[in-house]
Amino acid sequence: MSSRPLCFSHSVIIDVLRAIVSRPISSNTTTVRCCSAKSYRHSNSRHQALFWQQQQQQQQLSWTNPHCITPSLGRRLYASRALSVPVMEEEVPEEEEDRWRDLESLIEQEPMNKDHSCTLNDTTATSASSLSSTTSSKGKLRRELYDGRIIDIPGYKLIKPKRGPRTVQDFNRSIKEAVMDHRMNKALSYVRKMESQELRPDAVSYTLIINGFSKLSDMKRAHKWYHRMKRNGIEPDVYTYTGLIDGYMRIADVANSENTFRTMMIKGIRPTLVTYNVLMHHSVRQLDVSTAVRFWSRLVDAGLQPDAYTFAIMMHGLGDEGRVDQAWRLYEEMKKENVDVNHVVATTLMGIHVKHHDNSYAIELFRKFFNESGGGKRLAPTSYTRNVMLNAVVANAKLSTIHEYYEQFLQELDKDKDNKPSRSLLFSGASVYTYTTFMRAFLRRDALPMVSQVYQDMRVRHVKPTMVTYAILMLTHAYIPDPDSCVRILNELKHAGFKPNVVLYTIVMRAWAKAGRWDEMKQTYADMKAANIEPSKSTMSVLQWGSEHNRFE
DNA sequence: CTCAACGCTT
Repeated sequence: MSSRPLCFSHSVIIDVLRAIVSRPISSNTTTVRCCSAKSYRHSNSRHQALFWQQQQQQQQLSWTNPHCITPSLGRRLYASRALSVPVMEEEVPEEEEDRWRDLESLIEQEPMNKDHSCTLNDTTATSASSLSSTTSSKGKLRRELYDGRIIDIPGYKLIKPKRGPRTVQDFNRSIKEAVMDHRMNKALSYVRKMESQELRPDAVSYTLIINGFSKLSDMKRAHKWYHRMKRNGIEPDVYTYTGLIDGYMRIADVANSENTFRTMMIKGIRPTLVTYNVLMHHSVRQLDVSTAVRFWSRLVDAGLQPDAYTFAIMMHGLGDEGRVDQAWRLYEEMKKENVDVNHVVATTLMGIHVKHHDNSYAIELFRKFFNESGGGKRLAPTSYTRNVMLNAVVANAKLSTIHEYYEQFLQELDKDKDNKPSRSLLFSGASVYTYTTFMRAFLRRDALPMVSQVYQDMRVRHVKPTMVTYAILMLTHAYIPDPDSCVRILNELKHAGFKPNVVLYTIVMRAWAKAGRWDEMKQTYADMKAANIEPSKSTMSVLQWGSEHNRFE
């Protein structure tokens, strides 16, 4: 791989990408967004030329380094109104970290149990109590959520009375484990312990913490620990900066992304391929493919070679814009470049077809990449792959079939408990994604009690719900319609310190609208605006739908 | 191989 020619083939790819991006959408793929953007480009070509000229001048003024993030990115990201843009604030006092503990207590409360119209049946209740008794007796067996799976740790007692981490490496390993479980307080306690001992935390320790907060989009704390790191005389490295850039891009805070990038360059730290992949990833998620293409040429300019992730990110972006055939074209380019087709690329292709409801082809792709050894090597599916596959399988299935799959899933979990390796291609342990997929599948077939059932099963196994899980629960209540329960869940989330996004508010509004309670719907909308959350397209359609019905009554 | 990138919601 190292022997292949450098710049020539790369510049060919850039040309291909540029051609792909600027080419009109082929007739068999329909995406309103792309078409309108295209016509915009045509009708404004003179404006655009002027715009670019200004960009060039601005770039020379404010950016001295050729690898800087383009200034236009910020403006466009703000305009994309994908997310609200928080302002950087002062450092927060330590006590505020309680919100994670609050979440734990929220989970203990099992909020869906009490006044929920879809009641829990007896079998679950018994299995719930028996399982929680296993967990609470911390004697011989401990169940833990690890890497998205529930695992049993036998001989817990023998391992546990350890003296704790002794070296910096030990500590860092523990910190990493805690961060992976999203137990930030635990991770922080390790760092504080280190700081109070002679083992000073090193760059890895602080970076783990900073990246942990970045992943949770908690940039206030990420920034705070970045300061603490510097105050303690530890120099941030490229991992630290990449993590910060990732976090800022997650919350659409381009100004701070750019600042971080610039700081890194000033310190003479070169961005790596991962840094660019992160930027490209957020570009295709929140902006468009052509912005990502610009980063692609930046990374080539910097002498880096795109890898399978780079291609996968770009293919994903093309797929999202409805350019499925062009994603495949890029895939062909990638093979020509001898870049190894890995599981990420294969899964991305599957995901593209699932997204476009071409589920049978997605399943065929799974066979091709992950199940057939003929020709090339057989890839190993990850839990992500399995989830995409499950979504494809479940998409067109009858309700009874979904019940069967769910039973299978629960049986697999029991097998896991006995340490038998699971051979299922669809499930991978008790992942929140698997549960959520089933919840959505049951919701779509109006099997509301099953939505609740799956949620309970998930809780019983101590799998933490995500925002999406809550969104589906709220959707279920909106469907009934039981707007009060929607509001209750929303408030619980707020109380746990989470900031509900536009999707959650819109679901509550739908619930009010469906119940015919227009005033409350408008009030929810006002609350959302007050929380500085920009309405989305579907928010507006709910509003409009509500006002039309209101008028006719 | 003690640190970084991917999936689920209207």
